Amino acid sequence: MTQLNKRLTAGRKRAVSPKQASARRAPIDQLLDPALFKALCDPTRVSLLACLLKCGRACTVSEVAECCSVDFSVVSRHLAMLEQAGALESAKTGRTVSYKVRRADLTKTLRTLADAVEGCCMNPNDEPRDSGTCSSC
Amino acid sequence: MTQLNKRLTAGRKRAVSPKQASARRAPIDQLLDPALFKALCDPTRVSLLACLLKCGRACTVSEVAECCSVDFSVVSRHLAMLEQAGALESAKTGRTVSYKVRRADLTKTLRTLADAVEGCCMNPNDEPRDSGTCSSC
DNA sequence: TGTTCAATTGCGTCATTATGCAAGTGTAAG
DNA sequence: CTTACACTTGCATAATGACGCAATTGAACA
Repeated sequence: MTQLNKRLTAGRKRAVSPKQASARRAPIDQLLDPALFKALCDPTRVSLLACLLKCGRACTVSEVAECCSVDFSVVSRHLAMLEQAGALESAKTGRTVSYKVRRADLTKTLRTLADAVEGCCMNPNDEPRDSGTCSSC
Repeated sequence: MTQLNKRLTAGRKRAVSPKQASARRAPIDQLLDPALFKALCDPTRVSLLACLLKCGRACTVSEVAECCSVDFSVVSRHLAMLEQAGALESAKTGRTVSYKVRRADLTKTLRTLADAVEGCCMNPNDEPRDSGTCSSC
C-alpha cells in the first residue's frame, strides 16, 4: 500500500462485515428488485421480448404467438407478465390487444442499475468502507 | 406523417411480422440470454449480491451466510450460481473461499444490454423496419 | 495420524411455475 | 340475435427450483 493510500484510509473502521453492510440501506436494494429479473428469467418470455424488440412495432397477441411453439394462452399470460414487470405496455382496440416494448423505460432501468452496481460503496483502492460513511450509497 | 418521413420510408416493405422479425438474428438475442436473469430472479440470491456490493470487499461464504436466514449450504449454492452466471468471482485460500462482485463486467453487461434494447431495430418514427435492412440490429 | 474447520454435494421435501386444454369474456360482424 | 373472432382465465399436470439436513471433501493444525 502506498503512503497516500495509508493516509486516505487512516482513521476508518476497517473490514466492515457483510452482516453490517447488508443492514445498511442503499439504492441498490431498490434497484436490484427481483421483479423484472423474474420476468426475464424464462426463455420463452425472453424470446417474446426479443421478438417484439426486433419487430420494432406494436404487435397483437396473435402475431406474437406465431413466433414460438407454445400455446396461445401461454403467450397471452407471458405478455401480461412482462407488462406487469414494466417491460411492455398494451393497448386495446376493439377485440385485439397490442403489446410493445417500453424501450425507454427498460433502457433507463438497466442503466440506472448499472450505475448503482458500479458506484455502490465503490472504493478506488478496493478497501472496505465504514459502516456509516459510504457516500456513494 | 411528414413529407420527409414519407420519402425516407418509401420503397420499404412495411409491417414486418413478428415471425419474420424473430427469425432474424440480432445482437439482442445473445445479450438477452436468460442465464444472468435466472441468477438474479431469486430474492435470496439478490440479497446476497447486494450484501457483497454494499460490503465492498471479498467475503467468505461463512461471512455472507450471516447476512440471511437460510442454511449455510444454501448460501454456498447461491454464491456458486452467481459465479456461474458471471456476477461473482471466487478465490480459494486454504480452506476458505472468498467471493466478490465482478463489478466492471456486471456493469458492462448491463450497459451493453441497455444499448441493445435502446437501439435494436429502432426507428425514430416508430415505423416497422424491413426484414432485411435493419441497420441497428 | 487424527481432529477440527470451511465449504461442497447428495438427497428428499415442499413450493413455485410453465404448459396445454377447455371454458368464459367481450367485441365486431352478419 | 346469432355467429365468429381475439383474448383471458380456470384447472390439472409436469417440470423446475429453493431449502434443510446429513454426509463428504479438502485443508490446516496438534
